[in-house]
Amino acid sequence: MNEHKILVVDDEARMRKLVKDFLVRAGYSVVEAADGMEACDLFFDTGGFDLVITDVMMPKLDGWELTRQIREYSKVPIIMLTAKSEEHDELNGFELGVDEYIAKPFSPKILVARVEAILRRAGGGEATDVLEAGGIHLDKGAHIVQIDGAPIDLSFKEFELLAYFMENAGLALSREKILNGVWDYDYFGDARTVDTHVKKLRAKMGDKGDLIKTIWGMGYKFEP
Amino acid sequence: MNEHKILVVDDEARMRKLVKDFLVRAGYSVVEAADGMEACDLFFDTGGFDLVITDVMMPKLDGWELTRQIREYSKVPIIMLTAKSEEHDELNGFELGVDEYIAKPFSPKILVARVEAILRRAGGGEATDVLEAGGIHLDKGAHIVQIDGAPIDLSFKEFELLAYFMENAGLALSREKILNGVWDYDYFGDARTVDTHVKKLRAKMGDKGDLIKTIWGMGYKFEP
DNA sequence: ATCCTTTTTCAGGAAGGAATGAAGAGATGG
DNA sequence: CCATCTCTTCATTCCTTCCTGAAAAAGGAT
Repeated sequence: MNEHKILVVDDEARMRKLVKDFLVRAGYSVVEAADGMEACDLFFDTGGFDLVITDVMMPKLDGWELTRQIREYSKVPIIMLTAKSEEHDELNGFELGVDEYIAKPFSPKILVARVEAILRRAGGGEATDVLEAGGIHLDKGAHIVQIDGAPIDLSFKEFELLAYFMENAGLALSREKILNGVWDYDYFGDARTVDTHVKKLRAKMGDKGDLIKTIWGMGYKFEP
Repeated sequence: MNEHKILVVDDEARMRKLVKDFLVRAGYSVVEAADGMEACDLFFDTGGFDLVITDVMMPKLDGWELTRQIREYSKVPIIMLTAKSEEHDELNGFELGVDEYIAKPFSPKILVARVEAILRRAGGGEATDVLEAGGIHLDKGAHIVQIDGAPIDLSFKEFELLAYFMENAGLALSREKILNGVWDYDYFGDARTVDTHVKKLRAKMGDKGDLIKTIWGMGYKFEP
């Protein structure tokens, strides 16, 4: 069974504890955040969350805004907790990309059932979009990369390229293969473009750049 | 190369062609069906499909119903293509046994990636090009050579040459044959070039260099 | 068997070329 | 406008190839 990691966001400590208790009891790993700002930081710095459960009303950054921020980069499922009076905002939320609503007060059974349904749907049981190798942590869902815990900024192509390398760790990849794997199917440009991106990627990876090996006369290989 | 057979079901010919093109380009064998009924017939009469990709909205028999029919008898992976507006039906589909969703419009990259992921998951092992003989371990995929567990660095040609030797272990190989097997077909240089590479290869192989025997007046032979 | 000649292979090195890395200028798209 | 992507150019590194001379193997003659 996958130990799914869930981020619970609420300004009321009592409510957080309640939700956390239910989820932990159901076998999930839970991290708490007291407001949207903290949640945002945790989400993008720590990464690896399979689900976010957030309250609507919060200081600093409310649930809507948090959803918006997360959706900029990630497709992680989001469950929103609403008080009865806020129900009419649901439509608003679905447009923003909220996956599910749970009205307060809720029963623990409902909460866990919804969480399980969503995780089953999203993950299909496995294939958590998190790749981990050689001290590099790549979260495809959240679109973040960490090296030894420190997040690094990658451009879109760089991210895709690194993901491709990590998915094919240990395999020798020709430039053609890489082009087919990372670039659009109708790209018929210069294979040397791969070189450029590898160079930039290596630079941003610091020491770990050495993990991308050059295979002379052949291509590249990621070797953790 | 695994020639997986995929059934693509969609009522729009344009979409079918698009999907087919991507998959064929990725090395798959594709059969098309214009609606659920036709797909059903093909699936159960022809058989042998490794994966089904189907649209949701179709005349006669839609994607859900097709899934239900197939699931009566088969566990073949099913990928469903959905328009944005149908997204909320996903839960429904997972219960029916759909393995994956891809929202239209999608990028070919996504499509092929999902297909590969699913086939990898389902089919399990693929043929790894690993040669093993006389304490020498040669992995064509990873482009790695190990002698008694210790990795050694070979240049491109050296690697190809050793692979050729190992694939033809025990056979006497003339220089001509080796040139044809390892060098480009349009190479018309000196056959003595083989000697040089054998020399370097032997040097890098240490003791094991003796496994490449000289056949005087004829050529070489790899004898583990 | 030993020696010599011829032929073939081996060893080292030099020349040339090909592949890669670095840096930067257009192009492109949000 | 800025970040990103792509392509070009130049410099560098590394590999391939070929050349020379030496060593080894085969065969014949003494």
